[in-house]
Amino acid sequence: MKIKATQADAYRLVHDGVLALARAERAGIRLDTGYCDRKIRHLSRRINHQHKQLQETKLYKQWERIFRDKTNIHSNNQLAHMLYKVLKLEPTKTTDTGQGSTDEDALRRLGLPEVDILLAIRKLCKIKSTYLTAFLREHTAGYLHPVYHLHTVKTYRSSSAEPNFQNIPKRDRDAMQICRRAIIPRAGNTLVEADFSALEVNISQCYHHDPKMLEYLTGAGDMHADMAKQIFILDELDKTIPAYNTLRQAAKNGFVFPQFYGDYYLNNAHSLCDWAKLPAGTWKAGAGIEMPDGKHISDHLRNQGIKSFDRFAEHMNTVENDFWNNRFAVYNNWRRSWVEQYRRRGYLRMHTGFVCSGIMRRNEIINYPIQGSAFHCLLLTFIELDNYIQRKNLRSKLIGQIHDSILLDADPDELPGIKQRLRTIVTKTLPKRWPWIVVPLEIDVDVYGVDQSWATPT
DNA sequence: GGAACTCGCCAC
DNA sequence: AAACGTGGCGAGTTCC
Repeated sequence: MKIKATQADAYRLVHDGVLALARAERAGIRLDTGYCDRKIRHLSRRINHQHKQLQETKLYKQWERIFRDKTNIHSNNQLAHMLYKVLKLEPTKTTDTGQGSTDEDALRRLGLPEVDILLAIRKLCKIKSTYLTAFLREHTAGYLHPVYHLHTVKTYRSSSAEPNFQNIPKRDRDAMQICRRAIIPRAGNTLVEADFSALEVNISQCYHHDPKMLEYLTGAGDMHADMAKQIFILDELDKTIPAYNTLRQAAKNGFVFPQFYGDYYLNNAHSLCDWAKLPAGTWKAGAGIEMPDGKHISDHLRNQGIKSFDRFAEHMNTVENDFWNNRFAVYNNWRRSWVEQYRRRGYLRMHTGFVCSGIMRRNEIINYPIQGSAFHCLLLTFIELDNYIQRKNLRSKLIGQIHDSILLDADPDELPGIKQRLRTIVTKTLPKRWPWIVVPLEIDVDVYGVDQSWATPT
């Protein structure tokens, strides 16, 4: 295989990918329809109960006086009218079309007690309509057959539909439990999820070759902990400090990942302050979230000379400059030259041979090759594992794929072989086929247990 | 009565 | 100079 993948190579990957994905679509995902029925009835009762609570509130009674028999608590138009016209509250943010926003964040900022009930209803309705009801509508004889497309996404990732199997709740524990409980393995089998660790960051390395990032990716140092230290101005941050995890997560989700997607320091400063519950103006002593040691976050930052949002934003500006000009200078140079190259040629070519053309913004130019190539690693792994299952005539089935992870409905006896094969694909087959892979890729395998649903913690 | 739009929200 | 990347889908609403 040539070092540089061509568009013909890209075509072959799509061709083989479509065939492997079609087998997964045909196999299908087993659905516990009895559970879905029961849970939908249960959710309806809970929604009803919350609805009655809402009807007792002042806001609702006013709402009903205005909209009469048209009153609909699911109408955000009506809600916006009530909040921003009738009650004359100041919208904390607007939608794309300039209307006052009624999303969760905007509502919470208003601090009305009724809002909690409304948001609880929204959450339950989301679970009921988008997931459980859709599962019952889409299944055939107890099996879901979500469709995977390889031709719809600008970055040459995949998309999924009917139902979309790539956005089932995971982070919210309640929603996750309720929705994933509906997905079960075939009798005597176990669900298995194999996911690449930090795939997109690893693939970014294959483009920019930054030496400092390579250190982090190969186990020397913890990037998120280092950034937490810098953002919160700590001399030390190790696992013995009670706030270690919470500060590290804040740095990861409030700075590092947004920066990789092209965000900038002012947004980071806002989102970190939201997270820390620090106000927009000057910070008093004892403000913001309480840390595990009982101290408030404002006290620590004030001791470091940061006594207001504006000062914090300035600080984040210096953190950002250091991040791109010192820590990841090579990565930054790649971004600059990659954008320059696109602007000269009018297109970009991924390591996997896929070509993107048309008018793109800076952040898109930088993100597309990374997002696309990362998915192509997953797709090639999926194809290779499918070949193995076909060749060995296994009972285990590939049943789904979520950008950087693979879902199987597996015979427990076949698990050791599957795990072994996956390891070989990721450490041998991929780097051999694609010599541009310059970092060791890792795939984690989670086993959910025989006859256990997808909600079972592993 | 359906197509197309807006908004909100779920995933990576 | 610019300022968070990619999707699908439900409910409400508007347009034709």
